[in-house]
Amino acid sequence: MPDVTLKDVAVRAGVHVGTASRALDPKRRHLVNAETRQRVEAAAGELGYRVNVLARSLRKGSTGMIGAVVADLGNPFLPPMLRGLDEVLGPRGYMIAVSETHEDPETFRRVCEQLIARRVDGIVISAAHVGDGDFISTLEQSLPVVLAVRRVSGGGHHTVTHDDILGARLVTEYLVNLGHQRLAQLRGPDDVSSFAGRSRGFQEVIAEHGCTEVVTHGRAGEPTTAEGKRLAAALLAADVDRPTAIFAQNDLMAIGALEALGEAGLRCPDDVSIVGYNDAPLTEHLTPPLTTVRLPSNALGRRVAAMMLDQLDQTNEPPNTVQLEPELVIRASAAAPARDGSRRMSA
Amino acid sequence: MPDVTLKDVAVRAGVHVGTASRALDPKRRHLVNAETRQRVEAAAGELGYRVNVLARSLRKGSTGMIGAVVADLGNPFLPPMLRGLDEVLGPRGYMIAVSETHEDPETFRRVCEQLIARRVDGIVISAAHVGDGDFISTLEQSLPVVLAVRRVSGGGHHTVTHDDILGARLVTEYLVNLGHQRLAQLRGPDDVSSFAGRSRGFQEVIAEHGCTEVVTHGRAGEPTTAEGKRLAAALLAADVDRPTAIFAQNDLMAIGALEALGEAGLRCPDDVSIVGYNDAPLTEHLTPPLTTVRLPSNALGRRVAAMMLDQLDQTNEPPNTVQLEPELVIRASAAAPARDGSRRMSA
DNA sequence: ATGAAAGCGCTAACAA
DNA sequence: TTGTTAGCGCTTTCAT
Repeated sequence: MPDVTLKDVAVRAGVHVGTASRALDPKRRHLVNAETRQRVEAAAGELGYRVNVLARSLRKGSTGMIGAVVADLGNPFLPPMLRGLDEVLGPRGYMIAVSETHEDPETFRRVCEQLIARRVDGIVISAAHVGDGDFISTLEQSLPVVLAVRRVSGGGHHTVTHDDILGARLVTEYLVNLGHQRLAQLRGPDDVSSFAGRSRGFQEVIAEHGCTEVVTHGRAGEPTTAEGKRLAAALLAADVDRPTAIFAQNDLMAIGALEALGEAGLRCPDDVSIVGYNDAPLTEHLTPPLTTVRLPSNALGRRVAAMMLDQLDQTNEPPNTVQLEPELVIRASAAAPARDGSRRMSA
Repeated sequence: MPDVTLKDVAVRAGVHVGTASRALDPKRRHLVNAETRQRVEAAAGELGYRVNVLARSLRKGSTGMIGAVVADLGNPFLPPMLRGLDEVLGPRGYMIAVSETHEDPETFRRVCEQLIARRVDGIVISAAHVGDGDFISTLEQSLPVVLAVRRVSGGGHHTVTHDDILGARLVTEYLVNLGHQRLAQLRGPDDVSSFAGRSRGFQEVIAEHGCTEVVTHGRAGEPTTAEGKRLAAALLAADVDRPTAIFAQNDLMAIGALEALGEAGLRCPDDVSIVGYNDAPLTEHLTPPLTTVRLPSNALGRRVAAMMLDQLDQTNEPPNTVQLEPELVIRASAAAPARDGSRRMSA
């Protein structure tokens, strides 16, 4: 209970704290007599000494902690990303502190302030909304910041994202090549760059091929199963103009669409093709197995970490953004449209 | 970049740091002249002052951080639990620091030591293996510890778990009442109390009803889909003794079993019933929707937090363990066994 | 109501 | 090679 301090160790080893400090520091133990060092190590061991990182950090001016601000830990692409961070930052002596924002702007700011107050050496942000650029610039005055997954408008930040435009293009081109002419998308919140990018990629391809985007009013407030279902139901209700393929901007919404389809007495992919995004766990076990887009999240985490290290090491790299390529995973939820056009009824 | 300190604020406000400190502390600002206080607050605002929590913690002897040691963030019951922690600890001024062990004993110890070196005020451990009791007792000499989800052998620790025996009993009784006589389980690693408890609950019910447990050699090294599939395949290969129902100790293994069934040309639940555990996301969208057990993870997190608070507040509660009741979620992967006994062949 | 000063535990520059 | 000393930025007695 009573914390044992370096002084206690020093006393027991019969040396002064300075010497004890040196003896215990891997980088400077060579400056101390081998025999003394062993005495110190022994004393430390017997006393169960554990360095007080607080005191050390205060003195050294750095804590060896990197904050990671994420929107929601339940998001399945986050654990691999965080692991990636840890894999490269860990061996360099850094520890990752994860905080959630639940997409709440106020929580976002509070959490960042909190992290700074605790003097983390850097912050990784994957919870940004597009309008957060100014706030983030503020943070950058205090410490290194790297944006992960989500970018903000304006640029000028160190950022690593998935190439969402490409991902959406992959999906849409695949669908168009299958023969679809009337497509729709289930959109996530537009103030998150990932969804905005997917919208854009989709629309680019639609335009390039002269296809039709079937639109309904509104996008998902939260990109959940329930919202996906609601949005998809709206799309399927207008029987005449029904799309033959739906691109859901994430897997949850795709599943909602699958449900809506079922309730409308339609089949996937026979009547309507559906493609998701993220390749969440278990999507391969759905019926039908979901065609979706796989993100290199672990690689992204490692890349983010490397970029953070650049800044921590003062390599004055100018802010830039790297985009990692996602991959289309073809399973069974998308197929060529039925030959008899859009008026096909349920079986 | 140049951190602004309390002294800077004091100078700008024309007061001494002691006064500035008081003025900024909600608990003691009443000790300072209203007008002075406003000057200090103004100065702090203009300078962008952010308290150095390191220095404060060093002085106060507590950091306001609680470490949470988990095995794997990818485990879907963790986010709700962590949120539960945050919901009750956050308002009390604590911040949660999450670390992963990946089930590696060495990492587990290293992470705990690390947390102590950083002088967290308490540790929540949900990554324990049954044999970790002694090590944990060691930790308890330094700070408050609460065990979450997983218990260790020996007792004597503050712990909150799901009632795994009950959960398994619920499953097994349901299966037996459906008419099953020959059942099997897909076991997870026995050095994790959760799985050990499920094994026990299953076997209790089997014994009480005079049913037969169909066993194969071995249990899952890691309770994954692949392992579940391998184990289930072994069970189904022995055609004569095939069980009519399989209890998978988690949903991933249940999905593996579903696959094995498919490859063996068998149907679920017609030929073999399968029940999972955890109610992971998307299990309700499988074919068939998975009957499983739902865990009150958020409530567990809150309970753990409350127990931690007890210790932090020196309410000398003796160590005890509370068990939260899980709930059987009946969907479609389990049904009454076929009338024609165990020799039924695939369609 | 405010100032002065000690000290939390550690590291690093300087002496010896 | 080791001892000495000065802080890192803050809170908190104790004076005033």
